[in-house]
Amino acid sequence: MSATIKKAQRLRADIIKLLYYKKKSSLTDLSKHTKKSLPLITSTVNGLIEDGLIIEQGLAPSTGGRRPLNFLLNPNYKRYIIAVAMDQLTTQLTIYDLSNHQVLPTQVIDLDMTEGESANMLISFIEHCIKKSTINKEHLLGIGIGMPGFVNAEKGMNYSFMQVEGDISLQDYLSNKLSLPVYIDNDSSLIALAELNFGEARNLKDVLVVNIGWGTGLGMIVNGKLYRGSSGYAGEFSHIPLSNSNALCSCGKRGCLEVETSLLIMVQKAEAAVKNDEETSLKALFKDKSKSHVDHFLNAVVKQDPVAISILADAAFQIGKGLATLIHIMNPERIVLSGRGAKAGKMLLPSIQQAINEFCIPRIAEQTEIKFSTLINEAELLAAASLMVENSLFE
Amino acid sequence: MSATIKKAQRLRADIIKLLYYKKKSSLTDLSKHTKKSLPLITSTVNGLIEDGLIIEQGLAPSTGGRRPLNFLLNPNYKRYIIAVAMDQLTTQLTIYDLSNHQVLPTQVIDLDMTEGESANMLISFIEHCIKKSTINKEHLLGIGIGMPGFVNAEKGMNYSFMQVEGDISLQDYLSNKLSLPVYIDNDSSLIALAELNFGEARNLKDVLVVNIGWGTGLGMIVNGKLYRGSSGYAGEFSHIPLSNSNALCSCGKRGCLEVETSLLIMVQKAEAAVKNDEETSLKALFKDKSKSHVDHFLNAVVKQDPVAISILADAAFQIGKGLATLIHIMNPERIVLSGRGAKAGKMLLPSIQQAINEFCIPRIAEQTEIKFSTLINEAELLAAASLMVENSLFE
DNA sequence: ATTTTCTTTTTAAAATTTTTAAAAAGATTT
DNA sequence: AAATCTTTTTAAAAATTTTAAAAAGAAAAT
Repeated sequence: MSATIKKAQRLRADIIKLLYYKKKSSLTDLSKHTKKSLPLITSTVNGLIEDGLIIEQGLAPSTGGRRPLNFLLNPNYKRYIIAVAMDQLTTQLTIYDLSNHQVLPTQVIDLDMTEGESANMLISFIEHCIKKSTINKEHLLGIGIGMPGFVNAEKGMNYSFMQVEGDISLQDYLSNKLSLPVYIDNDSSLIALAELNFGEARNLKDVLVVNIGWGTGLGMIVNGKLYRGSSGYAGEFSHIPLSNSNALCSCGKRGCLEVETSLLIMVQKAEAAVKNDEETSLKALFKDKSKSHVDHFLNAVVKQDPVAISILADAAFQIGKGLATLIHIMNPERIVLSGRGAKAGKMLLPSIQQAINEFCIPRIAEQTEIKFSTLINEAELLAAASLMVENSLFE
Repeated sequence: MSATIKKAQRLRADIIKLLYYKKKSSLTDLSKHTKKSLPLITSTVNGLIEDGLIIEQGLAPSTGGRRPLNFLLNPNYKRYIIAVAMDQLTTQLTIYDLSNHQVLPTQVIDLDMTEGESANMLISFIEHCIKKSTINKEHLLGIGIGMPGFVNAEKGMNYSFMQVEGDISLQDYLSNKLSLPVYIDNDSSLIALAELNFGEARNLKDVLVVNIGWGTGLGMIVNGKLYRGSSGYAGEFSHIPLSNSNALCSCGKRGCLEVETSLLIMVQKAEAAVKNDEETSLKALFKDKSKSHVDHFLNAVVKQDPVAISILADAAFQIGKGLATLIHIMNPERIVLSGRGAKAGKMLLPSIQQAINEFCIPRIAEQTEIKFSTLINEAELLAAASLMVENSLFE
């Protein structure tokens, strides 16, 4: 008995998840996406309506025959998800409802992940935000967290940062202390999930999502699902041997893509250019300490500062060379450029395209479309929320 | 009604396929692998026994409880598969029974795939072999063919070789002319399938199979299935930008892996060495025209000829560098070195390993095991047969 | 403008499949 | 040698899918 109850519960959760992603659907839609029969969907949906989780709302526009009824999540069914997006130095947090509306504006703190107490600092930050939101804890489904490093999402471990004492995973540690379900994942994987669920990879099967930021991360959508590799390390794009430059990478090897393309390195190059007294608006911008050098650099790019553009173009070309390799190996239908660095948007494309043209067999390259993310800043937070939703049974 | 009949038929076929791959299985085994319930499997198996397709044979060794009954394909159920493995110049053909025993010894002809009449030449070769085998055509399940080039297995098209006139796929053309089901696939994909079904990738989920031969091909097993990419071109390993050498590749680009690593190039280097009067046993070997230069070269390697070894080591190092990239991207649990060039076996490993150590982050590299294929020569033929079996309904 | 035909969704009944539980068969332990 | 424990096999109950029919619109034809 209990196995079939669980099965029914999973179907209920699947339907809720579909409505979470698609806003509204007909019974036939739900049947197709859950791969369950219509009668079963019908009765399950009726059960969900009785329990007040979803409502029926109006008819969908006709596609030729009888107009289907639309179903959507009941706005009065109030459940919330805490979404956390971390990078080495800064942590963002917001709380979403099931319509992906922020019920708490994004909160930011400086939090050094390499520090020993970082896990506990995160815990008190989260607790502080929960208090601030005044949301009843009963109504919190849980917490989704994106973070850099070697993360094994299944085991809930981060092997690079935020070590916790004892023989317990970071995920379990946080979950125990906060008395809420917690799920963690690698930032690049999450950004790929965001594009898959809400962005430019939606409804596609084989997509590569490049996370341009401190490093150059990669999330791979294979057969419509995030591919993590046999031990969760797939997509280590930034340390493939590629560059002709001999510069030493932080990983200890030479020739890594990261050496040429990380935002950090670009800013360093910009700082060097300023020191070298090159003609650039960055000189003035860097004096304004109200914003970080990164922000100044990105602004300079948008304003077409020649030095900034040239630094960016070099990096973009290297990224393009890396993408040429990926295209040959993976033959994706689309590559989505996402992450903080993708803000520079259209500036990157010519150099990337040039590298792809130079290093790809045309027959293969023409199968792959390159797009920019439209989510950019919110991507990781959205996906952190969907990571939690994905793992919830809505009990 | 017809849909459920088809479903039942597919289950029958799935059971036969499992027995084809695993020789013998218990009902529980079959249930687990088909993901169907035991009662359903039991009744389907009984049906297959009644129809004479499978038999019950003895008890399996105990694992602690009641010993399960074993089922296997009825040796009197005689069905055969024609397996064809092509390369640019040579075509091999054999006929297998459902136990993978050759009922016709491997036949070989020279067949230039680039020639206009190559498809028709293949057809008459196959017809000739069928006649020679004296097998009743009713008992032939069909033909599986592996070939180089850009092959779209789903559409049955080869965009590189063996063009046929008219608006018809190569697969349909062959099938019509031969009045038998025909399935084609890329050689590297097939070799990966062979390793997955019969070789070193068995029961694993994420494996890369490198086909060392005229070029360096790649077949990818992702989530326990062959990954083909969005348009069937995934795994174009040999044209990724990698080499520092500036030599022009046949694809029109520079820096391709192929320029350093194909067997063809290696033999060319060996020929050059002989011309340069270097101290090598190849000089004498190349005079013996009974074998190809490729065979001589491989023999020289096995006999530890220093020039041959050095050529091979250079190539192996480049392959290793390419594998380092793949390991970072795919994080596979195993890499299998297969294909004709893998004959050189243990000779390759040190250079490959050295490159991987040099270019991989240790944490990632240690997740991946490198193995040599044990199938080597028969791999493509076996997989060509299994390609056909995979697509048969055994009606 | 009204009827007919064609689509598509929804409901209901029949057929199939899975679950669950019990029985049977063999191995291991007391 | 009996009792306990595992695992496979069989049988009955529950759940799910298939199939078919009905209902509801939209488009086409008279």
